[in-house]
Amino acid sequence: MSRYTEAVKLQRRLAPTVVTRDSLKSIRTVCAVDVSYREGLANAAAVVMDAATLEVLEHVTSTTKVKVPYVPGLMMLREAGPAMSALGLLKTGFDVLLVDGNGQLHPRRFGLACYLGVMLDKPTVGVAKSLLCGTEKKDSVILGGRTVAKVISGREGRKIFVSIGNKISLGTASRLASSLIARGQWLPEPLRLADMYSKKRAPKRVVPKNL
DNA sequence: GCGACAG
DNA sequence: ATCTTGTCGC
Repeated sequence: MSRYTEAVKLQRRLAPTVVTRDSLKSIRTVCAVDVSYREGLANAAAVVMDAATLEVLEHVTSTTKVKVPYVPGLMMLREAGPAMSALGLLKTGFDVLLVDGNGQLHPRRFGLACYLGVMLDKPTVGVAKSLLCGTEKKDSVILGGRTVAKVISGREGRKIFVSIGNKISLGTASRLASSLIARGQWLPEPLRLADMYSKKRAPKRVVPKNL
């Protein structure tokens, strides 16, 4: 049995274990992870920020060898390892994790954000920059007759698709993602910074939304 | 069978 | 995701 078939079975088995209710008392700190690739290496970055002030509390990076090719629907196989190794380097705790990829907005309702959320047993939110599957209806994405994601539109037709990863409701996830988008930005600040750090770029300061 | 397909 | 400089435009 191929590694892919096993992964699909794992997704089908774990999908029903995702908690879609809010199970957090307050959201003070938010973490984000992203992985970029170069020369056969996976560079992962994790950033922890204060959800209210967008102050960076800690950021780390880790480099590992790429072990699996990218296959739509099975991105977890390629990115979970690198992401976990970066998260393991953090000394600072966090209330919610934002993931660059989908949660329940997935063919089997179990994307990378769900996988990380179930493994860590923590609240996670999936944020994708393009639509993997499903149909857009107003500001929602319908899949199998269910609303699995919220669409947040920015300037120039740019959109992000927010879905549940684990231990959070879609409404809370969507509102959180919105509140973390700084003025003039497309992505929630934690993810924007994680993306830059993973590419070893120097992130420039930005103007918080409430100013 | 054909096309679509997170990063 | 990555390969890649300058360039058009708000």
